[in-house]
Amino acid sequence: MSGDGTVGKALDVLEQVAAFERPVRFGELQEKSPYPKATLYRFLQTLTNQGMLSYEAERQTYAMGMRLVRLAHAAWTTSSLAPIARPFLDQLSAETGETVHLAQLDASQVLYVDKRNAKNPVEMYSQAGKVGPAYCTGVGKAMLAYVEGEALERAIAQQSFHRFTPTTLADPQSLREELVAIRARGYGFDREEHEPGIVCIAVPILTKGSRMLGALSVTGPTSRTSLDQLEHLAPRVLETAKRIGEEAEAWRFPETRQ
Amino acid sequence: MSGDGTVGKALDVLEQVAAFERPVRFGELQEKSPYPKATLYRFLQTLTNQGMLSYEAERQTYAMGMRLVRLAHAAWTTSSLAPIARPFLDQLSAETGETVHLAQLDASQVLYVDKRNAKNPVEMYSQAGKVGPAYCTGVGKAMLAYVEGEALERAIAQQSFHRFTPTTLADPQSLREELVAIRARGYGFDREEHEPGIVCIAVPILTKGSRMLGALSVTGPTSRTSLDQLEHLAPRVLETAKRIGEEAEAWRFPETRQ
DNA sequence: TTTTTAGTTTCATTATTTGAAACCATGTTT
DNA sequence: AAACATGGTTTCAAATAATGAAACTAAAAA
Repeated sequence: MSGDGTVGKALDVLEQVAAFERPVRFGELQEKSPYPKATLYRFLQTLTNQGMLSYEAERQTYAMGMRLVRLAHAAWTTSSLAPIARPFLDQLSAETGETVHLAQLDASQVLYVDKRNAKNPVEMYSQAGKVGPAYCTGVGKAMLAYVEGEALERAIAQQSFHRFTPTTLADPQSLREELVAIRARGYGFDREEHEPGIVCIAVPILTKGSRMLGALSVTGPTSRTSLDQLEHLAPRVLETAKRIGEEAEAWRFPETRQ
Repeated sequence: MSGDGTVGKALDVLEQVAAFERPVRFGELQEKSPYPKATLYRFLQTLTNQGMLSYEAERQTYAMGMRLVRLAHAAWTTSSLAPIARPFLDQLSAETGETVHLAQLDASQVLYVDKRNAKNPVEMYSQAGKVGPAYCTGVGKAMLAYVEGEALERAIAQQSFHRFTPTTLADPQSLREELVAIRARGYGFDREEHEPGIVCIAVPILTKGSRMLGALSVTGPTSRTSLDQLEHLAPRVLETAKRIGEEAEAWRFPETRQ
């Protein structure tokens, strides 16, 4: 349950509709909602009136509304790295023959904003938009390595440390040590920590002032690649991340061009 | 100014940040805000805490946040026609050699969700996300033709009827008559009503039950095409709209597949 | 040192929200 | 036909959150 009063609650409801990934009826929402029926109903009315949700009277279903689609455009073009990074990811994926992920940090979780696989090119969004844990993914650890102080401790405190595989880092201290190592090397690995049989090399995307914007990874199955082989790609992946960071910084802070 | 209490106000503030299309400082927002300074400040704090905005401490700027980017994905994939329609637009643009627009109705305005020009292919989003008037655009009129009753009267009441060109429909009655004609023909035109020198043919995208999902247009400059030439495309554009409608309906309401 | 600027916090007052209970419309069962 | 069930919708006294002028804070400028 959120803080931030009424606005926080309304956003919870919006997110609950989004989580269904399909049009959803009032009763289905009510089953899973922590709010009383009248309260939930009123939030749905408010969000629909505001255009954030839409209501289809025939089937009595709620879905994402056009005002949200419009805000989505603004969010995607100004705060997601995906538009800027797209050509760089395509190139890296073509060169390596493996899957490339682009991610940003959403509170304490990983938000995958793009995924490219040159051998199996898919349309925009088909894999983007997924959320994953930070403590046991390459991109997650690469980003956490450049979060500092209280923000880092808050993020660590919110990790579940669920052990997905024998190699999952399952406690805060192991994670902190790993983040120090990543920072020292400049890149990190997913050593089958999240999914068995899946490994990757991951690097942070930083501004010139070393502020973390996101992370990039090259991922493959252990049947086809290994950590050693992926490590040989480190210079190339770091270079790609550097160029994305430069483009992002130039776009967002044009005054630094002077 | 919105209704819907505190949530409506918070969404106004979110939209105000989005409208800048770049990171923005508190003072810049305050200059244009109808809210008192403390009220605006608190909304920005709330939206930032909730992840809908992000705050960059070094430059003291607000921008779209990762939670909105994540909701953006949900909105885009479930409520925008763009993902489904993309291959159809590419094909239509390639065949006609002209620019194809895809739009949906956002309250009483047109939201362009995609734009394709086979001769000048641009990356995702570069032109999508724009908002335009409904009363004097092809797609706008094609959509309004399938809005009925009070919803139509509300939408008409919100049009500015500003006369952009000599051919702009500049009063409600002219618009209503045009909508009747569009519905009779099944398609409409922009006869240089919005921009001089720009014409188009536009068709609605409907479900099987004739519920309006959006609209599609083929647009060109009068230096290269004419309304007559565009009208020859009507069967092909109608077919494309029909297929998009079928795909959208199959996706959103899979139970109709049985 | 003083003044200005942009952002941030306070708290008495006002406005909005809350949510159990009741209501409504439609469909199902007896 | 009447009673019951279901899913959605509305009411309103009480509770809670929001409001916004004024004051405060920190940094920059004069």
